[in-house]
Amino acid sequence: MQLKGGLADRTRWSAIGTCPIEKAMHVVGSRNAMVIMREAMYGTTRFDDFAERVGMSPATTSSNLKLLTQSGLLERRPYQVAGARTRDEYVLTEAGIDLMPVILGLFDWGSKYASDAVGVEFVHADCGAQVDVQVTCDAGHHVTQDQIQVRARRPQPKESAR
Amino acid sequence: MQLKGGLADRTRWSAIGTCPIEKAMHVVGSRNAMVIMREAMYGTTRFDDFAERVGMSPATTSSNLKLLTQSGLLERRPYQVAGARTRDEYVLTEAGIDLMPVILGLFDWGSKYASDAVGVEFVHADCGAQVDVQVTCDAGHHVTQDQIQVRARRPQPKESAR
DNA sequence: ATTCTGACTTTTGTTTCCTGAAGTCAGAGT
DNA sequence: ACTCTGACTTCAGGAAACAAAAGTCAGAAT
Repeated sequence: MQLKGGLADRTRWSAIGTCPIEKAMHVVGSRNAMVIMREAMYGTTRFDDFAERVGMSPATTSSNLKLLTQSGLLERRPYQVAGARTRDEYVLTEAGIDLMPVILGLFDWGSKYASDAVGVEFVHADCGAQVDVQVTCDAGHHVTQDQIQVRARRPQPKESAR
Repeated sequence: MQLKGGLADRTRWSAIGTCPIEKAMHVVGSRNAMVIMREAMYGTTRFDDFAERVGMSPATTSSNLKLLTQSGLLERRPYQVAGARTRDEYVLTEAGIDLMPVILGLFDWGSKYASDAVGVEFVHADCGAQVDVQVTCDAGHHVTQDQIQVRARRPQPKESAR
């Protein structure tokens, strides 16, 4: 990464408390929260299924689901199976689905550097090719770490066309 | 995501202890570790700079840097400034650089959902276009969350051509 | 040889996160 | 009305992560 313009001198600006990475990690930064999100991506929606499939105690499952719900990544939705009372299930919201690149990124990194013989793979339903995350620019180029410029962003107009 | 083949019935397989996401989160899953990695991406290499720029105590900085070094994301390298003793600085390894998609993914997500008025942006040095992470398949298609198939991977040949 | 400094490390105490076990509770079934 | 069950919640205790402050220590400077 290359720091540009007013940001070039790293001693003259701080990201503490404003960095979106910090904010994001505050929400999904516990080791278990991310695993619960993985499980939600796999399609799990019910409390006991979460607890069993991620291997956590009900207490931890409960508090993590609550935090993720409050943070808007999951949403409670009532359901009912025949002969049982109505319950809530936890389904991904748009914000939750938008965490996909992070989940996949962690999967890719973990497969490469922290795991042996991973048993699952992700492929594109349409074409069958392997799926992974890439850093690209809006012009479509593949971007490497050293090709990224960090710049000050000029304040966007409030709520108008973007 | 769609679970396919032998994985279709989620009650019949477990990812506990083998999931690369778990493994990855074990390493970079503390809230501060990821922030330190961000700082390393910005080009910070020295202990005190890390501590100051991420806003953590020396103790936490030390233990996180140690963990990240042991895990292979950072590497100690001796340096010397005029009139001072030799020191080690912490530089990104390939494994560290490969965490880029995760960092950027968290940045994108945090900017969209957990932050107001982010002050920095990332652009491609070559063309100036905005940089972000995308989920794509090897055939180049953009892949959405519901287009991903999860399949059992047949064991790869050990160390031969891949 | 001694001092001094900057780069860590250790210590101490607090907060956060976790587990296992026990408790609660809405409402379907009888 | 009463019981029963599955889905959580609460409680008690322990481990990990954190901050603040004090301590260590290699080697340049004198």
